[in-house]
Amino acid sequence: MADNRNLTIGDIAEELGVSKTTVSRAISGKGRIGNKTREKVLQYIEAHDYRPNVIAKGLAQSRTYNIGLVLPGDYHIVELPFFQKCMLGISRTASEKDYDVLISVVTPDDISKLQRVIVNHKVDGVILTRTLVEDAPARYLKETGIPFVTIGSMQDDSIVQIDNDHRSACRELTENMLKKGVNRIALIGGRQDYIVTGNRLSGFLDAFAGKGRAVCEEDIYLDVEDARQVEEIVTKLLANGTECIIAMDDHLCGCVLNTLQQRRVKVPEQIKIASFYDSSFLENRSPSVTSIRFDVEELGEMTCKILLDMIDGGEVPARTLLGYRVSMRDSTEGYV
Amino acid sequence: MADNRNLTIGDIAEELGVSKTTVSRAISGKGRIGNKTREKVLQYIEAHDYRPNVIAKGLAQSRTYNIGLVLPGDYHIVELPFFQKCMLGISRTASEKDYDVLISVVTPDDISKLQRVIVNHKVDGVILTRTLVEDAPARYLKETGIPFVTIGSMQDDSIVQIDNDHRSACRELTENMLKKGVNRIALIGGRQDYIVTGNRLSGFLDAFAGKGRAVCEEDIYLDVEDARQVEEIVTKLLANGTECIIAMDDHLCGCVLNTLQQRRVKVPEQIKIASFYDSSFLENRSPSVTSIRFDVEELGEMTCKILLDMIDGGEVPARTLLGYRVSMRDSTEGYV
DNA sequence: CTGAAAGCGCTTACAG
DNA sequence: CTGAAAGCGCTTACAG
Repeated sequence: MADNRNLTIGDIAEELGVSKTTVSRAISGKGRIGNKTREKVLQYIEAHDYRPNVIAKGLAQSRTYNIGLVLPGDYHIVELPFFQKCMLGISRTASEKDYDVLISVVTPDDISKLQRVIVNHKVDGVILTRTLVEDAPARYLKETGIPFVTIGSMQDDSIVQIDNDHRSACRELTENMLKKGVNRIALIGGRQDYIVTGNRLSGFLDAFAGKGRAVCEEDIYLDVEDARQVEEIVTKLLANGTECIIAMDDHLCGCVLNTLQQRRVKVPEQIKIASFYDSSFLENRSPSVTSIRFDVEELGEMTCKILLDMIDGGEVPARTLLGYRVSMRDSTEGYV
Repeated sequence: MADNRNLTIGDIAEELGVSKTTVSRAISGKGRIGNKTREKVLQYIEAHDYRPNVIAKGLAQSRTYNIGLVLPGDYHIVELPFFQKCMLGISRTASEKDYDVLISVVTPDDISKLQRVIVNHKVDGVILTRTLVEDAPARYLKETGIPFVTIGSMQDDSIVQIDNDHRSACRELTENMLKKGVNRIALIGGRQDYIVTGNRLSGFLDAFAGKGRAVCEEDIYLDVEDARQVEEIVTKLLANGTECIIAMDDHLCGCVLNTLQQRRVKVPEQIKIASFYDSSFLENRSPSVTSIRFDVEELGEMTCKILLDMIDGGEVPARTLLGYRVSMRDSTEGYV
C-alpha cells in the first residue's frame, strides 16, 4: 500500500523499456499507440496498482480536477438539510468523473473564501448553492470568466441555472387549497434577498389570479426569520379568521406548529398547515404535514453534470427546471 | 482581474531583472535575501496582485494545501446539523492557514471515495467526523501513513482524537435527574457501532453506580433508528411507570415528543424528557427541552488546528477532550 | 506507431 | 546576498 506511493510514469517506462510518452498515451488513450504496447503498459499498471499523480497531471493540463462548492455561512440557513443533500448528489456525480469537491463558505458580505479558491487556481469550475437578488458571488465569478452554475434561478440569462420549479409548485399547492374551498390562506416566507422566496410568492399569487380571486395583503408575511416573529404573526392570523397557513420552509413550519401547539389550536380542524419539504423533521409529526417535495440529491447530481460538461467545453442549456411533488396529508384535511 | 491569470514567478523575475530563485525567496521568506531586493519584489507583487499558483507550489513541495473531510453518507445521519457545523469550523480554520477543504462521502461498507482522494495525492491530511467500533476509514488511513485525526473517540491510542466529553455529560445529566428524585429513567440511543453511543451509555451507568443504584436493563434501548421503533418503546415505557426519558440525539428526541403528543401525554407533568443538543429544532418547542450542548464549531476548529500541526510535523496531544453544558429546561421540571 | 524534449509554475540544494 | 540548474510527475507538439 504505502510503498507504491512513488511509482511514477518514469519508473514504468524504464521498467518496460519504453518512453514516458508511450506510457502516458497508454493511460490517457490519446494519441496513436500500438495495441500490444498499450496492453503491456496497462497490464503493468494493473499489476502494480499504479495511480497517476493527479496534481502533476493537472499542472501539465492547467486543470485541477476539483470543483468548488459554495455554501452559505449564515446562521439559520446552515441547518437546513438542503445543502447537505445537495452536497451528497454533487459529490457522488463528481467522483464518477474523477473530480473532487472543494468547499468554500461565504456570507453575503464576505466572499473572500471563494476568491481565494479561484485566485489560487484550485478549481476548474464552481457551483453556487443558492441565488440572491444581489448576488456578489455570481457577479465575481462572472468577472473571472471561470465556468460556474447556480442552484436556484437568477435574472441574468447569461448565467447557467438549475432549479426546481418553485413557482409552479407553490401555485399547485395553493390551488389545491382553493379547490377545497379554503379561502383565507396566509403565506409566511423567509428573506426576500433569496430569489426562491420571490418565486414561491409568485406561485401563490398565480393561484389566486387563476381563480380570479384577490389576495389580502395582510395575509402575506415575508422576511420572517425567527420563532418570535412567527409567534406574533400566528397570533394575528388566528384572530384574523385565517383558514390555512403555508410556510415557505420547514423551519418556519416547525415554528408555526409549535406556536399552535402552545395555544392548543387543533390542526387541521381549526387551521390547516402546509410547508415546503426538504427534511424528515416534519415527517413524523402528527398530524402529518402537507408539503411540497423536491428531489434535492437529484438536483445536486444534475447540477454537477452540467458544470462538468461546461468545463469540458460542451454546450449546456441556459436553464434547467426540475420537478416537484405535492403531497397532501392530514394537516390540510377537511372541507371536502 | 482576468488578465493577471498568467502572471508567473518567471514574469516577475524578468521584469525586475532578478532570478526566479530570488522572487521565490522573497515570497516564501525562506533563504537569505537582501532587504532591498525583497522589498522590490514584494512591492511588484502587491502592485500587480500576483497570486502564486498553489498547484505548482504543491507539486514542487509534494503538498496540496488541501485537507480531506470525510462525511458519512448514511441516510439519517446526514440530516443532523452536527456535520454541517463541524464543517464550518474546519473550513474557517483551514482558510486561515491557506488550506482548503475537500470532502469525501463514505458509508461503512464503501470507503472508495476516501481511497481515491488519498491515492490521487489530493490531500495532505484527513479528518474523520465520527468514529465507529469497526472503523474501516481509520484502519485504511492508518495503513497509508497519512496524517489524520478523528472527531470522536477510539480505542486505538495511536490515533489522534478530538472529542467532547460525552461520558461526563451524560453522567451529569443523569445525576441531575436522580438528585431531583426521579428514579425510573430510560435511555434511548442510536447505533452501537457509533462509539459515542457507548460513551453516553457509560455516563448513564456511571451516574447510577455513583449513587449506588441499580439500572433496570429494560429501561435501556439502543440501536434505535426510526420513528416506528421509538413509538413502540415509548408505549412500553409509559405502561412501565418510567418517569423520565433521555434521548441520545435530537432526532430520537423529536420522535419521542411526537409520540407523546399523539398520546396526549403531558411533559413534564406525566413524563420528563431530556436530549443531546446539536440543533435549533428543539429550541422552540414547548415545553423547552432539557439538553446537553456542545460547541460543535469549536470542535471543528480545534480539530483542524491539530491536523494542520500534524501536517507541519508538530507534536500533538493524542487525545483532546472538550467540554459541554447541561441546560436544564422545562421538560424536566418538577419533584423539587 | 514511438520517442526526445520542452513545458506546466514553482522550490531547493549547490555554487559562488 | 544571488543565480543557474535540476527536479516535482505529468502532457503534448514536433520529428521520425
